[in-house]
Amino acid sequence: MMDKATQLLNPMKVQDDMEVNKPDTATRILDVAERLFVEHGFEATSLRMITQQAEVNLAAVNYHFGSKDALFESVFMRRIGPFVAACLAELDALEQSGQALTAEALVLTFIKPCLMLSKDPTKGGALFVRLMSRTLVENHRLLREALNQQYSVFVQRYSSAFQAALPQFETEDIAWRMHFAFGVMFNAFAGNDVLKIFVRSQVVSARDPDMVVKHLVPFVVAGLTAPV
Amino acid sequence: MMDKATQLLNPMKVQDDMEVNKPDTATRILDVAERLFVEHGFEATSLRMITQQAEVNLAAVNYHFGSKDALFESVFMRRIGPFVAACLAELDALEQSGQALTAEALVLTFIKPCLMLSKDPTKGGALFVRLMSRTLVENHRLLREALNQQYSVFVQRYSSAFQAALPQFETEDIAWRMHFAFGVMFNAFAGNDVLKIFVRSQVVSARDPDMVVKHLVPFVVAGLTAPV
DNA sequence: AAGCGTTTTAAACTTACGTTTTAATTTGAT
DNA sequence: ATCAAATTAAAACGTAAGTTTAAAACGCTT
Repeated sequence: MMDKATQLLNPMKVQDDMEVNKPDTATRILDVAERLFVEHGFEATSLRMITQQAEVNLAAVNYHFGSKDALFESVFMRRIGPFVAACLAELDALEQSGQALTAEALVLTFIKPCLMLSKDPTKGGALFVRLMSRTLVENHRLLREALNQQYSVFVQRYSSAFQAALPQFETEDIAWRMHFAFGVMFNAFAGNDVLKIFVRSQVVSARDPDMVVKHLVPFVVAGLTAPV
Repeated sequence: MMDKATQLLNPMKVQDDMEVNKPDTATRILDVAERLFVEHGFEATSLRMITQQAEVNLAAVNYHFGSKDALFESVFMRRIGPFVAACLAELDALEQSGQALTAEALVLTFIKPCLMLSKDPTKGGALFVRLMSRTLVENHRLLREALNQQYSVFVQRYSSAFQAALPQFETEDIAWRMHFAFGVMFNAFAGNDVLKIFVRSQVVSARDPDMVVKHLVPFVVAGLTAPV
């Protein structure tokens, strides 16, 4: 038995799908698990639910990924790397373009990758944003440590960029505003709406990513650049 | 056997605590369950964890509340009513004070009750804000329906108030801004920080409610009043 | 002190979970 | 075509979950 998880992190179709257009076992598991983890959460999603919907044997999860915990990690890691890379690429492009480093431009370097995820035709990307918001509150210890080591550069880069874009503010103020700004952006793309706790579907078009962006950008930019 | 859950929704100490300062069985269960549901989530919290820490018999949960689901509902309902009432009271006071109906004043009618919860010496209130943010993503169907019926007035009142305070914006714009504003406020008080997925404790003092408010209000007000 | 509804207790029950095992099957290189 | 490796499959394992039961203990009224 070999651990196929790492191999899957670099998604490449080595061989074409045999009969129908069915991805291989591990990919089917990842796709179904991603959706179910988002819908029901980690604990409430059983391996039997996953394997039944993925039309694979129950033991396939433990064979390909080792454990349910490791499966979750694989589900998450499959998306987080490309997403962070996309944000950093946007940051690089902005910094080297010679454009003015405004708060709005910085916000867009984050929003554009979010928008791409939200428009993922396979819907996997759209689920990932919601998965992140669930992961945030579910607080997986193992995952936290792995992400801290690999992707702390994400925060570092954005911190530096925002300090350059907003030189009139102190470091601590910028940290707070980034905290709020990324929070509201993530929640917006995840479709989280506190008000829908109290009343059904207040913002009906909140699932249209373009509408989200249209209203989100002015809100976040205003918050980021507000006078202290 | 009688269902004591409804009785507990109106918290009143019928008899004083007998020997030490120990609340009765149902209250001890509610307190412990509240904390564990926040820490680990609904599914990952077992009745045995709850009853052991509450120092009550395992069967006490089903006796007093009927089921684990009903216990969660009781945990939530114990706090949501007083919280909504506090917000509406602040709204009433503002509208009858003759002060100008500004976005900032409206934001404060929501923040002041949040602040009171966050400073609850028993810590139960602080937990409740986090419980709401978990509930938001965990999406309990039964709870959703119950809240929709009882507390839709919450959104209605704030919608009217914000439309009065921001007459220059269309109804849909205001809905979007409220969506973002309440989202960032809830997350702020719940201590949710997306950036801490990537790096440890970016905003270290994010757990001091006064500091949260200090930075949160300018951010939210700016977002709410930003030009379209 | 007796009686009675309420509460607590200990134990068992059923079910579902993640995981493991073992064998069968498929795959790919020689 | 063969054989070793990789994968799939079926079944069982041990555990822990929510719930139920029935008896014991308690608290209050009479």
